[in-house]
Amino acid sequence: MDQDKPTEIYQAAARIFYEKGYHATSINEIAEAVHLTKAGLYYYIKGKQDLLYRIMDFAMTTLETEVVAVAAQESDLVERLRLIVSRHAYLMTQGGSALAILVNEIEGLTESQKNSIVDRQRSYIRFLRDTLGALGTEGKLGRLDPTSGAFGLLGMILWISRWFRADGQLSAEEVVDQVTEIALSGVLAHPQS
Amino acid sequence: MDQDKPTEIYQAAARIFYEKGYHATSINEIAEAVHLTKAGLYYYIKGKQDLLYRIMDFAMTTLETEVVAVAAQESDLVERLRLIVSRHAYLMTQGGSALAILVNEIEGLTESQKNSIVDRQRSYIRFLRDTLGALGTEGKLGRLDPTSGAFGLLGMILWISRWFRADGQLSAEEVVDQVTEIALSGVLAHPQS
DNA sequence: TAGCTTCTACCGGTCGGTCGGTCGGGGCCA
DNA sequence: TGGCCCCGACCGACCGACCGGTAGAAGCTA
Repeated sequence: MDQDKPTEIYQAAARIFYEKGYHATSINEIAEAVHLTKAGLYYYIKGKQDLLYRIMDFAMTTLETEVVAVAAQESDLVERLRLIVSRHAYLMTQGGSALAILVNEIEGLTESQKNSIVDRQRSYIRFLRDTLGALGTEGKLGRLDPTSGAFGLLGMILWISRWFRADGQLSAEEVVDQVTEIALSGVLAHPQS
Repeated sequence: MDQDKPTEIYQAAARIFYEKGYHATSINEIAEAVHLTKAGLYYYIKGKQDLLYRIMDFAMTTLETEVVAVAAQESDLVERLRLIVSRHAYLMTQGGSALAILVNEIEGLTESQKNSIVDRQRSYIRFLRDTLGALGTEGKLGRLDPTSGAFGLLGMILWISRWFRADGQLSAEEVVDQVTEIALSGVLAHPQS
């Protein structure tokens, strides 16, 4: 019934880090959330910073396996782009606090942890930009610069976790569809223009 | 030559808050940045939280006067939307740390300060959504929900300050133009679809 | 001298993290 | 079966460092 304690700790920490921010969250709060004292919590974790890194590592792995690995198998470039946007957007609607933390708390890491995460983020962004670049050489991009396009789409996607509420008027599927449509018709060349 | 000390303090604080985050920034760091000791700094400011609030207040005022007030005078809705996106995007490229802080450090405020800022943010986003809504009744929006559209565009715009570098390959004008184009063709109905 | 500006020194409080120790259940042996 | 002990899981108490903020006096300028 219960999951194991480490998993419970990581999920609770991710949620609280997301709600209050990494620096504004004390180790004590995390301990209380998992019904431990601070010292008890330290039986499981190595430190606050390590906790943050593990959460970000998990989030990047999720992105790499759930978005990149899947989209890379699609050879049609338009469909590949649609997969990237819709799958990443879907993850953002599913309360993945870890994914949201990726964006805001990078500075909380040590230099080497930061380098490791940033490298993987750059690789992700490169995948997106290359997909747009390849679409460009197929003439399907209009007068669009792949870099601006990639960051533009990424901004739309990442922002979802800030405004989407599961109990709101729009369902997760609706939001994902809407964002995907804006993204695709935003960057793809139009039949006549 | 120098501006007055309070202005220097606000600008330095905004820059450091943006770079390191509000909670990770100590009063001492801000003091050193303006060549004062901590106590010397307190001659000018009321406290760390008040400093944050004044920065956010300034940022919201900038948004209201430089974006909303200008765009509201344009009666053509497509042009109005173009003005909102391009003017807001332009502000994001101009190193306005204050604008960027608006997004991430809301939780650092007291409850009443937070309410004040959030109300104005809601008003801004309502302006954007209403513009999209009016475009919708003119049949120029395709099958797009104004709320998703507004947040989608906002995400693209706010994200700019995270990736745009003034010394990079793309100029501020190019980025603004690109983002504006993606935004407009993303939400407006296409000639044939 | 008057008063604006800035300093040194210090406060109470909270932080991340550590240390020695406790407790209960499962394995082991007679 | 009964008694023993070991060890994983957890805790109370504490540490040094640093935080935001303050008091009061010194320096500078007019």
